[in-house]
Amino acid sequence: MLLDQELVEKSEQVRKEDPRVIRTRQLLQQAFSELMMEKSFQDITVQDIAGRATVNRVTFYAHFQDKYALLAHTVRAMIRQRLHSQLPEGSPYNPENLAQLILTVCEFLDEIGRHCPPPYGQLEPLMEKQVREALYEILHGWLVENPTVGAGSCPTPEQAAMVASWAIYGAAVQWLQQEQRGPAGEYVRQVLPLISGSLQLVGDKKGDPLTA
Amino acid sequence: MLLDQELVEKSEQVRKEDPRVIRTRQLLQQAFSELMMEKSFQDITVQDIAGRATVNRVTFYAHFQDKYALLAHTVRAMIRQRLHSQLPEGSPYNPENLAQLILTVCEFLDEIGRHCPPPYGQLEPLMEKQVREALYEILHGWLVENPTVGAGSCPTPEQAAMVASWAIYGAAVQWLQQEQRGPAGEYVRQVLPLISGSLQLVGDKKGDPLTA
DNA sequence: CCGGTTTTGTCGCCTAAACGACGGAGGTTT
DNA sequence: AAACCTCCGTCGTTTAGGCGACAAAACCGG
Repeated sequence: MLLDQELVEKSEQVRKEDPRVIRTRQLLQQAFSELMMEKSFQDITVQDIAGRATVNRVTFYAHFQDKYALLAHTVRAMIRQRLHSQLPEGSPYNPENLAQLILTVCEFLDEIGRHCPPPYGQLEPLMEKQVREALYEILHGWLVENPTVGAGSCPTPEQAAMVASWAIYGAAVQWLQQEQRGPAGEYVRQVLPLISGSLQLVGDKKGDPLTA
Repeated sequence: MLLDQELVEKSEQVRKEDPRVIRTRQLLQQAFSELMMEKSFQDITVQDIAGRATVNRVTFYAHFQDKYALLAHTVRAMIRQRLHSQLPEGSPYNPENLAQLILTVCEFLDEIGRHCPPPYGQLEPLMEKQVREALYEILHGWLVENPTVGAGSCPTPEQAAMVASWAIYGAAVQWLQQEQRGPAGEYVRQVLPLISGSLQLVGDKKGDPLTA
């Protein structure tokens, strides 16, 4: 009822994105991931993507530098969505959640390998970067939440999150490379201590139930 | 190679629809049919539809008079799509295809009844009209294809198609109203002669294998 | 009955997307 | 080589869609 909001904060820097932009990006992303299950990346043209997305080819370039940029964006969105759907909003750091994190990465990479026809060419590094950065976001979130004691020689949350994100990705790659791999869940339990070690050095030295 | 197409027939009356228009209509239609499975028609607001379709409310009015018009358009599109997917492109008139036609209508109406929460209020007449007209299109197509002999007292294809379209819809309603109805396929076989009668009077009096 | 709320249509201004066109960079075929 | 594809990336113009705002209607509880 109070109509006092005449002061429109319209030029608020970010200005709230146009819904068309959001929809278009979503359509491009969706079209691209569909195509990635049908053709190899090199065989996908910008026109293919735009056409499938019911979007003009020029519009594609308004959103992404090229198809590599779209690949990065798509992978990032997918892994982010999976991680956040597995780990309930604002879930804290504990061994189970960490295990779930690793498991999710394993399953994600596995699915990509099973659904997307090779050759991948130079794509792995690109996708890898997205996954690692998404991991870093979550790990870092966990670490700064923790009441850090911050002794002089303690690693910073940034350092720990960085190391752990690489470690987790490495673990997933190792699992994928195994000739005949067992269930991912089992594997995760094996390597979990290797990774949780690099996190527990940060903060919480006393009374942590996890180390007990 | 031949670049002689400098004469752009751009102002060709219809001018080929803008892809945005097609997409927007599709989105609205999709959003609407989703909502129809969740709420009763009266409880659906234009904002609901537009929001679900990721489209502005004003844009809705650029395409449809009101939600009743969208209902009509959606029903029409759905029944058309079903009919054409069941009857392979350009299939001719014969008893089997006619039976398939009736069957499709029965199943379609049945699905609507099972998926869309009542009350329907004044909606049936609206939907009915769309279904009948779609039927008429197909029936009329069949009849004008046939090599018509066209005796003086013979009904015209228009007359026959009109009568048959009403008859088919009536048959479907009758099936739906039955307290405990058997399989639609069986029912269709029972009423088929009632309907095919009104079609065979048009044209093809000699040598028609169907009447033999 | 009457205020308050929600929904409905409609307006004008601005922005994202569609389009045709272009030149240029590979890659085939002849 | 030259002719010919296809795909790329970018330009200027036109158009559909997003948005705030508005009055009129429909709705609703007091």
